[in-house]
Amino acid sequence: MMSTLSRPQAKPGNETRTELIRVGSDIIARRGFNNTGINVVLKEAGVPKGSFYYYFSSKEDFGLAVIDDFAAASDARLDSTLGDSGQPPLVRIRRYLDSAIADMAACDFCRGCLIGNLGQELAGQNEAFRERLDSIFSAWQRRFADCLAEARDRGDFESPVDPDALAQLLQMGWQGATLRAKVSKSVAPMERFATLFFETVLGVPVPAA
Amino acid sequence: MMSTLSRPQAKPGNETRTELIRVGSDIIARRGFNNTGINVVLKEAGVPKGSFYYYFSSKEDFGLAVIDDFAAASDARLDSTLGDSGQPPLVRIRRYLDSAIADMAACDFCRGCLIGNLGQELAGQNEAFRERLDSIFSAWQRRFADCLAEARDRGDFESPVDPDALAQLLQMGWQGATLRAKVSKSVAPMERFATLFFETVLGVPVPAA
DNA sequence: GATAACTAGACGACTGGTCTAATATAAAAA
DNA sequence: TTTTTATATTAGACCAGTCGTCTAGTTATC
Repeated sequence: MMSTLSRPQAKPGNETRTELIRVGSDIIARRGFNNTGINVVLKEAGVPKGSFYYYFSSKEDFGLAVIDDFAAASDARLDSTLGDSGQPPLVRIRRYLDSAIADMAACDFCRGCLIGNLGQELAGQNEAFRERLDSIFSAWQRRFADCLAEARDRGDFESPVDPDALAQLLQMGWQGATLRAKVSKSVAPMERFATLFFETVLGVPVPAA
Repeated sequence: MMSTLSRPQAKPGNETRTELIRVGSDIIARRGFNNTGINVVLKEAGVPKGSFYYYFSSKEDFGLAVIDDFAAASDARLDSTLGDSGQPPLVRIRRYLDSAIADMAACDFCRGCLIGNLGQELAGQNEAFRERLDSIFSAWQRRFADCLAEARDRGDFESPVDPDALAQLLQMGWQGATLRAKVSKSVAPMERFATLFFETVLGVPVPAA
């Protein structure tokens, strides 16, 4: 870690921008967008103000970049969980949920889902944010729908409900479960939701992890 | 509406405090707690700064008062919907969900549930807020659980899942549904969740309203 | 050496929350 | 009825922090 007494040498451009986004993502996930000042991010990242405005045209531009970066990272995570064709689809979903539960516990209930958090905070006020968040939610829903369709087609569960609706139910319930987890400081709501989704909604035992 | 050119006569104390809470509740529901300054509330309520600090020891104190007031109003609403013993329990739940859908459309998708919003924004950062919000969520869950237990006892639906778990599933899903509704600017997610809850989770047709 | 990329951080306007002296009103006492 | 005291309420100063802009300066590249 660089000493605050000696200013770190300038990093390669891509690295500085990436670092701002990484640090910003972490702080915004915990404190929210409107309660996160640029200076806090700059201080934590060790980057001067002039650099910030060199890479981002405004705080809003920065926020959108944070969202895009998070979505890309989530896609990667979904690739390695829902996209793991070596596992049965319902096992993949189970593993995805388990890793989110582990993350919630690991951060001591102070983050949750950045997209959900920002959706709640900003969707009613900023059209650019709203549209970006909406498209991410829709993309996530499609991935879960594809996975659920595959499970149904394999005969892993039976349901008259189309997979897209089931995927949306899973997503909405999961967002609510992470909210209750944060507010109660317990992963119990997430665990309970996962169990209910498999057993009650899909009518199957919870898959082994 | 009072002219801004002439300062309004001082209102009785209780009335001033109530007005601050009413105005604050509305603005905080739309903009969030951290993006709502005291001055915006004072301006809208026509109340001077010194009065604010006479009634509230701090902005945080004010926020807690807003939450308590909202919870009390919600209890009243739950009394008149879930508590309407003249209607079958599942019809009551249906009506509660319908009124929330109507509210979301009426506010043009800019509010949602204040408790959910503040839970997402503040629960990870402020212990006083978190505890208050947690107790409200738990109380709401119990009311839905009681209603679902009554429905089950009447034979309105059959499920091996205990009503408390069903109530939590309903609540978490509903919070997620309102989030998706805000982000997509459509009540479709809320309608879809309601349908899925009755048909897939409870295994009954959606009750007539 | 010229140019492009990046940085340092001052600056200005504005907003934030808090606080306290001052004022207005109500109640009690003379 | 007047005066005094207590309570209720207000005015706005204060200080810290915000965001965004700007430009001189530094570093890296060609």
